Amino acid sequence: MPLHNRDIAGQFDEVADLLEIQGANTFRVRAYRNAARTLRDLPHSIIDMVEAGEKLTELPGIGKDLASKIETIVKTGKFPQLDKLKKKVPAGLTEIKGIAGLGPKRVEKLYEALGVEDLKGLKKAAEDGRVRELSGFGRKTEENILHELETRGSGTRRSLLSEAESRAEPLVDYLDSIDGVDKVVVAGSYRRRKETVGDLDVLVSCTKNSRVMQRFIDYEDVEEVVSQGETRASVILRGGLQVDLRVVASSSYGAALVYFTGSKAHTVQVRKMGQEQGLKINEYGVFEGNKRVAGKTEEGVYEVLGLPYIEPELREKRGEFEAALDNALPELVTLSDIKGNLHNHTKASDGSATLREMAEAAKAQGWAYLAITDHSKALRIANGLDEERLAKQIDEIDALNDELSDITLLKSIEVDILENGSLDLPDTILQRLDLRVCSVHSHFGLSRDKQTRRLLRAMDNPCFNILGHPTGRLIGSREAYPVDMERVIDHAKENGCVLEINAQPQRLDLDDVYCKIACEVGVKLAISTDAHTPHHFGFMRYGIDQARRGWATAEDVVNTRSLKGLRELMTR
DNA sequence: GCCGTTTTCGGCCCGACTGTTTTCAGTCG
Repeated sequence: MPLHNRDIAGQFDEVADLLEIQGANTFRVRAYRNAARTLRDLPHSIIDMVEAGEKLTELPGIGKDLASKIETIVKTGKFPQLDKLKKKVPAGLTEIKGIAGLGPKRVEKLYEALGVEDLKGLKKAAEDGRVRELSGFGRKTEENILHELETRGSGTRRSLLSEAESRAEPLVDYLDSIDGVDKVVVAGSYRRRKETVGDLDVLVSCTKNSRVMQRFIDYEDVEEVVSQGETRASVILRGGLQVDLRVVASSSYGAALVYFTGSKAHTVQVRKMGQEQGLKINEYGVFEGNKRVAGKTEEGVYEVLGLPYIEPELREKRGEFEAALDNALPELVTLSDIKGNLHNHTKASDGSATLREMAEAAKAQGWAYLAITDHSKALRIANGLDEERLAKQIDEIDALNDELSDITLLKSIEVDILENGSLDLPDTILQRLDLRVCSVHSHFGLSRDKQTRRLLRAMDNPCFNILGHPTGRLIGSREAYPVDMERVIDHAKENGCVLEINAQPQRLDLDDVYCKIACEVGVKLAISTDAHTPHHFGFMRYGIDQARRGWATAEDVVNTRSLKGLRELMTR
């Protein structure tokens, strides 16, 4: 029985693939994919909705038919339609469809003509030279299939945004230096600041047809050229990251930027709105008949649609059009709004710098305050502080603050939330601190109900200020622990607690979706670097990115406040 | 299969590149 929205979404995607291979109506196929996306984006459990008897048809892309299918899946754990489809065609065909260059038509042909049912069969057929005999296929296609089968797995992983940045920045500098190049920007999910990036979509505008395409192919990190044309090319960089380059004239720059920034769902909506007004929108501009009415700037494209500029981080079709039409888009928080950092470690636990080094580095960032939040004693592996050591650190910070100018160290702790929801240190010492970050570092495997009650109980303690890395996830390596985050958010609201956006690139926890809910409910956020060395202060901008994707304004974030304002928010 | 200031039918985003063709289908983003 599926437990998560994404399980049901996965089944819908599978139905879409199988229908497509059978040559079903493409719009019907799209309907399943749209519904799958809706389910993945949904911040709460679809199962809860079904059990509460809520109307699923109010969700975008879910009509009467799909609503009843979801109900069947939730109530019986079975999806008869999918089972039926699998009887008609082998389920292994969906993995063949995952091979680059093989879409529904070719997969169907491979199956019908050669009896290829899975990757193994495909490999055999290609090695035997039977693929090239099929009409519509050829020697080259067969070679590509074999190449794909061999190199699979290496380049399919999504990269952390921070990793992608380290590849993108030198490439942008390189392209920027080419004669005739006007602007270079990395669009796609990178520009939307998504936490992971599948590939890099680089957009270049140039005045005249420069030699940018050839120079791109010549870039020293290019390992393989996948495709190359006049205005588009795809390459694989060493390490496996794919880069797609698109070259447009400066007059089309804005339209191309909207188009290549995406998300796909966002740009589809942009074009739809254009169509409703009798306009054709593509990457070259906005056209009324043959006349270009916009396209040089992004602002211009949105303007002809009667919309204000929409920030890239909001372009996920998660309500940005409705908000834009209402003139209710949020004024997103920026890095320069940040006045301090509320989660940081020193040598006292598992950090590598002293109090003074951390303070000086924070001052250099232009921050007014820095909370020192070493671990508490339960986290023995990190040399967590007991009552006595914390008392000593309190005295050290008091002494240091007397010496320091333009920066204030805040006495704090990252105190463990124990299995039963109590905090790892007695209230008597916690009360002597300026604020407390409370985190889960153990017992990730509790049931959803127990985990939720653990967090709620912790928040009942008046010493509780900030919930550190609220779901415990590590992107790509550890799932969030099961917890009813909506209840946690509501409880935080009732108790004046703050939720952290942990800015470590592999955490970014809260994620964008919960961040948006927190802001809607009126729960405040703390964007913190969880620094273990001063070098980690640079992570702040990733936290900002995530907050912006979650529609957060400066008002929503506690560490945009002055020290005085912050202290007020940390008093319950 | 969804959706509706042109509502219960008839629409549903749009263009580039490749490999196969000999004018284009298939795939991709």
